Amino acid sequence: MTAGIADVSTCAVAVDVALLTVRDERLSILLVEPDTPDLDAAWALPGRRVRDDESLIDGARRAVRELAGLAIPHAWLEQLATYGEPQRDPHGRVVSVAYLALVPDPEDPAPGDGRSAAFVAFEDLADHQPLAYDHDRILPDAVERARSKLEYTALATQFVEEPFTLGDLRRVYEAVWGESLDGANFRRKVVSTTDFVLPVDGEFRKRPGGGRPAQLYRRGTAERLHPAMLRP
Amino acid sequence: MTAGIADVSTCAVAVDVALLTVRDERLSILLVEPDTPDLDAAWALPGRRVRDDESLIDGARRAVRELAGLAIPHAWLEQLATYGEPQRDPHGRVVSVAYLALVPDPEDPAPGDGRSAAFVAFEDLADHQPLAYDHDRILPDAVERARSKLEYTALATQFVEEPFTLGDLRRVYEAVWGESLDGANFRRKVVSTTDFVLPVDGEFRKRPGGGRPAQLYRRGTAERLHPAMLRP
DNA sequence: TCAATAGTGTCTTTTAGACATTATATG
DNA sequence: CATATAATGTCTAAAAGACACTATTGA
Repeated sequence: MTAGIADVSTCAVAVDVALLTVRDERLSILLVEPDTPDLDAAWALPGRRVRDDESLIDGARRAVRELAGLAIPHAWLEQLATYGEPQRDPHGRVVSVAYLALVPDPEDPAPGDGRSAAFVAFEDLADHQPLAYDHDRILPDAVERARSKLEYTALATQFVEEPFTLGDLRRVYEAVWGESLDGANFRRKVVSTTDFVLPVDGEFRKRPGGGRPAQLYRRGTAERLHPAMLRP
Repeated sequence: MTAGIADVSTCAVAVDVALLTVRDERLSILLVEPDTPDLDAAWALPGRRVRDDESLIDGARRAVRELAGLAIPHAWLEQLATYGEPQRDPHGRVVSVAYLALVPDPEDPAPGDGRSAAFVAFEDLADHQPLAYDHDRILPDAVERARSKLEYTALATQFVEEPFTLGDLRRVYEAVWGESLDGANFRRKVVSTTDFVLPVDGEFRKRPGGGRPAQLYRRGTAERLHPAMLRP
């Protein structure tokens, strides 16, 4: 690591963020419009070069803030993987550390920096492909990570605002997995998993079109789920 | 990603490898002696600066070969995480991409490059701590990744040479998890998990001290296990 | 013979899943 | 009233785990 002889270079280091949310019951991804005037330039994940004195995760937060006008100081943000093929960026070697962010639907990203940003449903992604650089490789990795982590961690609660109903939580699972779930069995599993969710005693939420009011819950303390919530 | 203005730097990019094996029924880690003449210098994971034209994973393989004299062209090697805190290396900013390698016990690493390398049992790690740089943070991440992946992937078979017995495979699980398992239930689960292992018809292996000869198996085609082999 | 390891059988408990039923709201 | 969603109950099947038992070797 402290070699520093011939053949070794310094690389540009960047962060790219795959920010996922559930909007209109569909898993959606934050994309930013390219800054080049080129007409058929590709959309991309928000990404920035990392600064001298900045940690990687701070760089990830800054990329989302500067490119999509979205402040995510408390959102879930975890490292996904690092993409460093020598030829992945045509302008020179750039090693990019990708992050996965999960947020409740922020209604609308307000673009800063003069570009536009938008949420695109995963199933409509083809309309914006191909993405810039190797972002078409990063995005499936991000979605698979999210799908997989919903099985054995409590991360699903990061997609909803507190307090939430078990119906809200079920719709998160359904959107991320792309599968419909039995409400009765889902409820039993969530409630019986220790510290997954905590009921807010005596508080309920009514729905616009009728239906029995639903008990409200907050996030529990569990990080890993025992037992796991396995995909159907 | 193609910003390149003020405040952004190029960093040194390195790879560090956490190479795990099961030796003497214990989970063990490959460490290399420091190259400094300093007496109480710390042991470290094998790591190298990444070369200009080299992919990250190729750099990882090279680090193991050059620092431990171990050629692992066919071993399991997957990216673990990237460690990039601004102050993690006292000599300047180094972003390190850590890899996880799983290999059958190679009996002995033959050190090249004039340094010595050794396998250290995870439970004896305290004898070699603290490790250099932030390697004391990387190593627990590597071990937890291995423990976790044994649950829902077929990675355990990467720790044994083919052909192997179900006893060999059970000892891998026991060493990595640090728990003893019921042989009867273990066998039933492995055999009933689709494509985890394939019996080599009519081939058996005897053990030195007696005991019924064991059926030999090869790796199956499954990558993910259905159902999973959950930790006790 | 005994000790050691491989492999089978059986029983209980836990979990998953299908699906009927009841509860409480809106229109 | 009908309709919608929440919550509970019940049954069946699959899986996990404890543990007794049989099989085949070396010493």
